[in-house]
Amino acid sequence: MEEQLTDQIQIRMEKLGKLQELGIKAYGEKYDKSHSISEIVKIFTNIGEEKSHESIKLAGRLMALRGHGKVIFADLRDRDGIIQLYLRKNDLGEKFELFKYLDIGDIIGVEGNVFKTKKGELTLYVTSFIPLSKCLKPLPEKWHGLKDTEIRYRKRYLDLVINPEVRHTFITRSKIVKAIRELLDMKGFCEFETPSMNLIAGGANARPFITHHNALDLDLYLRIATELHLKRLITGGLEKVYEIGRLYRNEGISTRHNPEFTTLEVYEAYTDYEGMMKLAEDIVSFVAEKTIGKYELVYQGKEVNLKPPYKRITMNEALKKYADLTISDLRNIDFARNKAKTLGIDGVEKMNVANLIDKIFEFTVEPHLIQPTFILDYPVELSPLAKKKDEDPFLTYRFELFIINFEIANAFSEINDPFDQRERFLEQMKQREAGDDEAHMLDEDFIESLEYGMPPTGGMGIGIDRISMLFTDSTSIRDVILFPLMKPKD
RNA sequence: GGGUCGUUAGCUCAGACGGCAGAGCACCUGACUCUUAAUCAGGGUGUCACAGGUUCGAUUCCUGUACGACCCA
Repeated sequence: MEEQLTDQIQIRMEKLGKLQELGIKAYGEKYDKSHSISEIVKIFTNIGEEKSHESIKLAGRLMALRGHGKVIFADLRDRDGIIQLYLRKNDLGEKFELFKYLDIGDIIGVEGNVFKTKKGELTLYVTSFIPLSKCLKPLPEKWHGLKDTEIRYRKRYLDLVINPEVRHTFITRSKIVKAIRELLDMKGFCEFETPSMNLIAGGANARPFITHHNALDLDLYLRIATELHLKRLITGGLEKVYEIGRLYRNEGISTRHNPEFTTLEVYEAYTDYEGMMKLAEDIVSFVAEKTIGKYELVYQGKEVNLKPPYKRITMNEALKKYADLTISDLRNIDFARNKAKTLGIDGVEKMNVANLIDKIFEFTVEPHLIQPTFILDYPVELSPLAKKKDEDPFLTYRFELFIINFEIANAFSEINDPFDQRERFLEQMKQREAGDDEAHMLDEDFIESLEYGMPPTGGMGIGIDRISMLFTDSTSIRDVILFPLMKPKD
């Protein structure tokens, strides 16, 4: 151990040595538990002060010690439960003395019988115990927990050991992902994996990370979306595909942005954005059932009901309703810039019409979108991969789903016309040349795939981190990412 | 990138006109056979984030740096 030993570590090291002197392995081997603690709690809720006949074997981490001379009470915790241990010198004899070489934080295995104390606390009456792993450093405090955000993120294992709500958050996130897979698999979708390292970073407006392949002496981009590859799978005839995968975007870090994050992207042949709206409702409500077991969700004190169907309103109607503006008004760039300026939006001089509409929408409409709401028909300039509307070629068959101001899903009827797609890419390239380094890159190989014929397709992306924040009442994306990116300390 | 705030014991936090650093938990010693934030009697364990400056003297005041949080872009 390189760092200097504090007195507490020193003492724990000495106890470790003592155990070893006595021929006891401080770092043990496998331990066959008979139950998990939550199972014991369930099985023995109605037990009285009489001990169970059945002998129980549990393993976990010692979280508290209450010594009483010839009796010790302790708390043992495993993944989903905590139980009190009761040890008596009378019953354990010499082994009782061994317990003084254990510390809070040690991992131990215990065997004994279950009973309830006079105060009614479910307790394991320990007949034997064995150290399984030594905790050499003192754990953070039991009562106030670990609050220092920096240590929580850098040493997430400690955060997980100490703060129960953190364990709950990440288990919920795991359940969300599991529920999404379960639903999509039930509906006949297949999950596939597409490349993370590419010659072109396509499918989104974002700056990519660049990496280098040594043997090929080739610079590659880390993916910023899975879209263009998944659509190639649709062309390939796989019809119902999805990927839950990590994306990488080289942008700032904030409470809503981490450089790597996770999305679901799902594509279904022979449907359109209407079909995707139904699928979005199915996914969100199914996730609600599987994680919180109900449709009512509270996020930061705001209540929403996730029971479908969800409200639908076009972007144009929404702008009219909340800002008394129309998209055609805003297509006049001078008008849009002025409007943006009066709203307090910075940097309007550098923005094009698409960015201005996007920003103005964000400022005027988004704050009102509390209950689940589909915003439909985004302007073509904002949606270079979405099919144009037949009745208005300046709009697309695209929607976003908002819940409590969070953009949860983004979906559209996919362009399957290679001529249209090429034009859209060319338009994006113009914006790149005009200095927008987040505009889409032209992907010839993808256009070629469309030239072989992609069926009409509906596609959707859902931010796994965002939806996890919503379901765990988290205000920062770092609270739903186990190991968020941090600057090195030195 | 800009602004505000923070960094003091293992953890959670106080604190000072600029004059030997102070609580709870944790830890150590002792007592204690149904406790549960156990209790009782003792014990303070520290590079006050880092580097400069002002000063007889700086952990405290000033400047800068690092890291973090929040807000803005």
